[in-house]
Amino acid sequence: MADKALTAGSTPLLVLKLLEEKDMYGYEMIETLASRSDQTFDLKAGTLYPLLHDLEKQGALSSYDDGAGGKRVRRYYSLTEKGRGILAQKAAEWEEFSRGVNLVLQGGAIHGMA
Amino acid sequence: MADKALTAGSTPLLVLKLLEEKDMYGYEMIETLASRSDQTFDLKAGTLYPLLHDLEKQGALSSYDDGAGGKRVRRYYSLTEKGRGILAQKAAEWEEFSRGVNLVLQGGAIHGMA
DNA sequence: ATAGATATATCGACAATCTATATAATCGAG
DNA sequence: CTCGATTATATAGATTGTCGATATATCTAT
Repeated sequence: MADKALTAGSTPLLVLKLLEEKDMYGYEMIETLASRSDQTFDLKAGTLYPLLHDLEKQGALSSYDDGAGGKRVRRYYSLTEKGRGILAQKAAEWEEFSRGVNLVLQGGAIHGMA
Repeated sequence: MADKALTAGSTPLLVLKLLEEKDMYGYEMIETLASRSDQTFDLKAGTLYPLLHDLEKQGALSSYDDGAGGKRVRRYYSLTEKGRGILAQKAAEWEEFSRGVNLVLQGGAIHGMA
């Protein structure tokens, strides 16, 4: 994507959505977002990790280390009940915003019939 | 809208789109955006005017004062050819971004077949 | 006259992203 | 086995875009 400013604000929504499906670790989220969106998103580590810490501080996520089976330890994040509420709210905001942009892009043709 | 970060980046697209239809002055754009989007957008003057100056500096817009008929002078903006190109590009970026978000929101159900 | 809406403008604060950098474990190639 | 690439997490500093506050001035209605 060319315009990074466009993606601002949608990142928490996308991260919370991924975690609704299953627990994930940071690096996994970056790869999953890229593949799910047909490479539209290329979330940077320097953006994600501070965001995860922030969401955890807010109580939207909890985390645990998992290195079971002698594997490398990775930090998994899990969506909390509070996080589910925040996700629902952010999803609703996205709907509203996206609808608003499309209304403007569709032009003056359909308006005026309030 | 609750989340101002979400709207970041879409503002130039919306402004350029309005000017594609007709010349407008700043205050008029703020009101038109609010009414077209069912009040989803509430663009602030402190955001818009610097943006207009910036777009003009880039060559996307030209401007002229109009106080014809003894009316109050207002500064009208007009989309240039270059501005039309930028608009087309930003509209394409919006499509791509919006599609990407929706792919992620629709969940893992449909992916994996590529 | 005067209050409120219209109209434009700039500045400082704030939020979110990026790049760059650092550290370290794991994996594959040679 | 060793070395480079990838995996994995982390933080600091720079950049960008929005907002709130503030300033100025005009126009309208009372």
